[in-house]
Amino acid sequence: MSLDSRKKQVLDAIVDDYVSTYEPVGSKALIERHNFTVSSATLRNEMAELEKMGLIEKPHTSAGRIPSDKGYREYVNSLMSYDNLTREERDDISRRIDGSVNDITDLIRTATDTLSERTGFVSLYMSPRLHKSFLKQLKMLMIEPGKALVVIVLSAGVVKDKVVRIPNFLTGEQIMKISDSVEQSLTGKPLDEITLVTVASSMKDTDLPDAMMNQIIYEAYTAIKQADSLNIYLEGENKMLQLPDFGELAKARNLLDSLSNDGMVAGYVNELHPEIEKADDSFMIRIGQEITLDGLQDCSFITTTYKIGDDISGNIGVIGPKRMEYSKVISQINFVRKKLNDNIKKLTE
Amino acid sequence: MSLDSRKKQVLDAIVDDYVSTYEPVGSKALIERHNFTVSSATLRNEMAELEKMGLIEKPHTSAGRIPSDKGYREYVNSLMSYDNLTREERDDISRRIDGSVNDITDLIRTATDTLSERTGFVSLYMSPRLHKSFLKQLKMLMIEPGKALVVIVLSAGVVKDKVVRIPNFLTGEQIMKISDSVEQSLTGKPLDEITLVTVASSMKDTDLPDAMMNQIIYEAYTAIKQADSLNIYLEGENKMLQLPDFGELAKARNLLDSLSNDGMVAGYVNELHPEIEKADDSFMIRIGQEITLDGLQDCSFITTTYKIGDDISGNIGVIGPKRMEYSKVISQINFVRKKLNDNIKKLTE
DNA sequence: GTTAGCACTCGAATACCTAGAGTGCTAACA
DNA sequence: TGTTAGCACTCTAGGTATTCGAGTGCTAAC
Repeated sequence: MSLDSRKKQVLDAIVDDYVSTYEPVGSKALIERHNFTVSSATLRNEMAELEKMGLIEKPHTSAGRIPSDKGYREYVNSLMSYDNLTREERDDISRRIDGSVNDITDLIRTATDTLSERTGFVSLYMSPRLHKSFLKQLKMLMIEPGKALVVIVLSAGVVKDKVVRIPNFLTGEQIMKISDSVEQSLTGKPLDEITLVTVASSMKDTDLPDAMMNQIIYEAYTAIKQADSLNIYLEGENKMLQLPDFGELAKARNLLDSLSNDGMVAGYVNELHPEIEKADDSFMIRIGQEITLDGLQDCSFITTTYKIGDDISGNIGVIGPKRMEYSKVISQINFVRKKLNDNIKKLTE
Repeated sequence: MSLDSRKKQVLDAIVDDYVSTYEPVGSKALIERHNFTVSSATLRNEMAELEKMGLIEKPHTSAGRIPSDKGYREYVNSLMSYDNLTREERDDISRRIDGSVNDITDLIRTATDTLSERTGFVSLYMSPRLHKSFLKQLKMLMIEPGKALVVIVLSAGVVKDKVVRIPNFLTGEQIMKISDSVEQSLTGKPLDEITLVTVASSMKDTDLPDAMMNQIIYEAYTAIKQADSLNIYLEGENKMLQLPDFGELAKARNLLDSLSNDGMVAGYVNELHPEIEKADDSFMIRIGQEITLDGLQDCSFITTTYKIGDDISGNIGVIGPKRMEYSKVISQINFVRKKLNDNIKKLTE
């Protein structure tokens, strides 16, 4: 499918108009708002052909046209021109993100919140995939008989902890000994090379009975593995209710229901970025029916990756109505990502 | 205001009918569904008087009556009979809550989720007020130059941690020394007796320059104080969209907007339980206009307290439409609270 | 104090109409 | 061959009129 230059212009104009007005675009309105040198009748002919190609469609016989999913796709792929952010936009984003200086999770969350605020849509981040990060520290602290806290520090600067159950009569000293021994032999190992076996062998010097060791090994192992669990964070769901696109209660319900299933959304975003280890700066864009996640067919997903060092990355992006200003949203995500990466670098080196 | 027995019956019947049908209740419908021994004309007279008293009202001239906020209040205060939960309900709640055995926060969250699932409304918990709990352990772990992790274990079995900044050239050994010294002198102190001064004096034996100490003191102090911060958790906002009460988009928006302001809701719930330290098992109920929190005047708040030991407690409850089955909801909260308290006891002793 | 009867009210539902925006098609034109 | 003016046609949104029925308050009789 290749469009001649005038068809491109027409499609471009229809998308622009429809995005800004949420009204089906007619041939007359098109003439008025854009400086076409042809008559409305000619445009009608062009529009009829664009419709035949499946790029635009009519809500009903005597209405103007709206872009189809395929139309948006064409627009995004080859028509859209990239916005440069204004000075103010850049400053605002910088101010927000640079102001978040605590830890890396805070930073990523702030970046995500910023995205939602600035776009008015839902924003999301996926926690960094940590299986390539390596263990920097592991401490077990006795909390009370039968309970210990495992604290794990990863190379990415991420700190995780988990309360685990331990045999009741273990003393604080014994725990410390085990802790030291595990730490010593696992430090420097990437998470994905840590298995039940490596954990077990890290404890082989301790002089405790096997049954007891098994419990500790298992708990330590799950504490470590949990550090690599995939989390998603969504922000700004309610903002979507302000959009006319979700002005019918049924649609609004549907949207919120779908978004409330964090796990499903996380799984989908994960699928979109299959080789996230080798992530470059590209964007994944999914529009309307392209989204294989029930109930979000009025939306578009735009996601990309942020990086912690060379091996570790996670995703950040926006879920908005498919009727959105793609170039603007993409530019904003892009700049937010840049600021995020910069700040992560500052924080971890 | 005291109602004669028949007026009570009528009000009771109106509330019951309206709650179950969401239709204004007319005199005829009342006769049909309840076995009154008088005619509809008599009921009309009674209803006119109830209206004069402000207990019921008409949406418009020729409609049936619906309870006013004052009517619900009267109903809750003196008419309502308490439901006993069915065997199944009790079993379901027990199963869910007993199944959550990890840590105390998990447990409280599970209880809250259960409430939302079972009522179909929004449920909430407020984190336990910890200022009466005392410090059991405090450890500072060096993560990397300039950064340490402060881990705090409280008497309530709560573990908190925070990454803090420390002077760059402090060694792990120095940190451990400071940590030991702080722990030794603060252990056993209730949180609300720990101040900048007590923290500072706990470190007086260390031989570091003052400027450096100030930073550590401050960081340690904020880490400790942060353990006592008031958090709220809300669950099930979307479920409210299923209710006819919020069937208009404007109302739905309004509701979700109001609920999304966690801080405001937390502040309000906190106000409702002013002397939470001396909490008994009573319920706080706020209906419609009684709620001094913008945008939630179509709702009712029902909250109560859970306990961790004798001195520490938090809140748990439900936000639903004011048109709800109060007795059922209260019974459920009550049973959930009981199970929650039981499990907390098991977990902390 | 209770009740039957009745005129009255008002919202919800339905049908009907109109205005207007937009279309596709045809025939003329460059 | 591509472009355009003209026109009949379509369909929605919005407004008006009408009807239906549930419910009310009031009166007068029991």
